[in-house]
Amino acid sequence: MTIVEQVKETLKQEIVAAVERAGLATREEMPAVLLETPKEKAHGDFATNMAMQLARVAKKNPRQIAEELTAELDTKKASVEHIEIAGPGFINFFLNNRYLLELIPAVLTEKQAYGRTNSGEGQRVQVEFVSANPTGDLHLGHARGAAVGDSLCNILDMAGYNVEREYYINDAGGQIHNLALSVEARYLQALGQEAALPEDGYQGEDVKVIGEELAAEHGERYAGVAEEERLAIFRELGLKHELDKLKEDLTQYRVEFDNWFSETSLYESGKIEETLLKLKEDGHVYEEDGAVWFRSTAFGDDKDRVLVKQDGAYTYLAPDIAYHLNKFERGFDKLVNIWGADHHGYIPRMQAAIQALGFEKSQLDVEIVQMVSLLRSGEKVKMSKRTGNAVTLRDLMEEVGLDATRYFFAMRSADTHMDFDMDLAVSESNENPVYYVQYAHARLCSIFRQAEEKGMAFKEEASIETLGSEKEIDVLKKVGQFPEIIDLAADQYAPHRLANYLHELAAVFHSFYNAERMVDPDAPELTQARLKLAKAVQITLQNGMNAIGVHAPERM
RNA sequence: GCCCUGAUAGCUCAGAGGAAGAGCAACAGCCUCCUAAGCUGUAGGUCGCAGGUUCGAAUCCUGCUCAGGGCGCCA
Repeated sequence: MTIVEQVKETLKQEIVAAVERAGLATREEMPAVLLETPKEKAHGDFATNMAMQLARVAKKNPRQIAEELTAELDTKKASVEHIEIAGPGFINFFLNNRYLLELIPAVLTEKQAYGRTNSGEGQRVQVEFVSANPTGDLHLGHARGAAVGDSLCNILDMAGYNVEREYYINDAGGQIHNLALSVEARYLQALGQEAALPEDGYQGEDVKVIGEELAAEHGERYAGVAEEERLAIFRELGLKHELDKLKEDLTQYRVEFDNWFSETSLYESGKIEETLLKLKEDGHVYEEDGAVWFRSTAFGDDKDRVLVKQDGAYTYLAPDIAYHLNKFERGFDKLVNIWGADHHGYIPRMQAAIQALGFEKSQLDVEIVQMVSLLRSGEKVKMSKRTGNAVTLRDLMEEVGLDATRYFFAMRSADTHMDFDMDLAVSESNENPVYYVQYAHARLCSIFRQAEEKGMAFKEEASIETLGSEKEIDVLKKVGQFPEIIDLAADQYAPHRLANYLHELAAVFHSFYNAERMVDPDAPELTQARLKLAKAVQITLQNGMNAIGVHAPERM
């Protein structure tokens, strides 16, 4: 527990004790104590709505309750300096904030571990994200999903969960057959032969490149092979190329997976049969019109779903159910799927499926990442994957750069439609929010360099007793919120909470920097103390930026 | 027709029962001094509309309007 949490906990306990002493409520009637950090400084360091919550129980008006409550409060124990009753009955606490100084040695000791909590209690969570079909380049939407998923995994990890990242490779369905046909056509074209792409083939540049590479590498070797065998070969080669490219792009994007899970492996291992049999034995499937159906309506879906088509082939759902059974069998306490908005209609049937398999609905969380449209020169750019003119992840990384791209996706709530403003993301000016946070870090690095040049290099053992100005306390308060923010972001699956926090942390630091001289040869003791404070800010910024995949530059 | 998101300052968006917020843009200031990609201040609001629940609603419920997405024996 951090010092901030300890202080809050003590204050909460004192509030409860005061309510009891004042006879306002019994222990049974006691509402949960909500202690929040007010947005307005004038509202104190902490505030509680306790008096309002007690209005019904105590049958008095909230301001009256607040008076009686605060009269009984042991202010010494809770290091409260003074109390104000405000508005409809808020109790605002103004504390002696010197306890915040204790944060500095704590942060300096914990270093990369500052911000880590134990909220997750080591629970095993598997997060499946991106999982784009290996049939083309990752586009804008995947880039968002990858950024959100990776940031979320980092945050869950910091919050004490045991996280595993997984990519589900859809390497079994019709789209892969289509890929094989498309590769074949491009290969033959590269050899100068007449060959047309299939009607719904992949027109992307990447498939064309694969065909050309194969032609260059193998010449006409595959041209004479029998159709079936040839397609099998192109299927494998095409898949390998696509997967290699996906992995390379994602790695460059700072997104690493622990596991790449092949859909085909579910066919080969007999897992799908096994799963269907289990569902059948438990009475969740039936046959009709020559197809096998899953009675998903029994678990809240709005219609039943086909598992085995009339032609005997599985639908996408059948292996996907087997996949989720497999996930649970690997011992995860919780599964998180991050899906694009175009898959949201799929949620009820998947939730139905895991319940049919005997699991709780709450063991699977599906997070939807909403659509992204691209804005260039203030206008929406029309994109189509089929015609291959979509903006790819690779384009973004090259044109915008990694830090700006990752930050832009991290700073927006994932469940809102997003316009990716290309001009803003590219601009190297104060209009671009990513630089605000990065600049704070670069500035910190610069301060340490300056101090060294002036013979006042940072000393870990320096005293911090001279600290205590208003700006310094503001900075420390913000630094102290970091673990709470990690917990909040983990709990809500909301990486943007962290991005927003980093912006706030940068803001209080910039303000402090402008108000007071950090490195002052005339005040060596204060300089040392401030360098220690600066170090705590630097560590917090680094840990936070690291979690959202943005680099912390030493100079700008 | 049904389902999912969204609608909050001029723009882009946070906030999800408790005291309307940030960035950008606008306006007025701050570099003989540690990086001005910074800081300080001013202005800017029927929280889409209408009801309801509550001591209290931007937040919860119902209906509606608008925008985007989804409703395959595709994946």
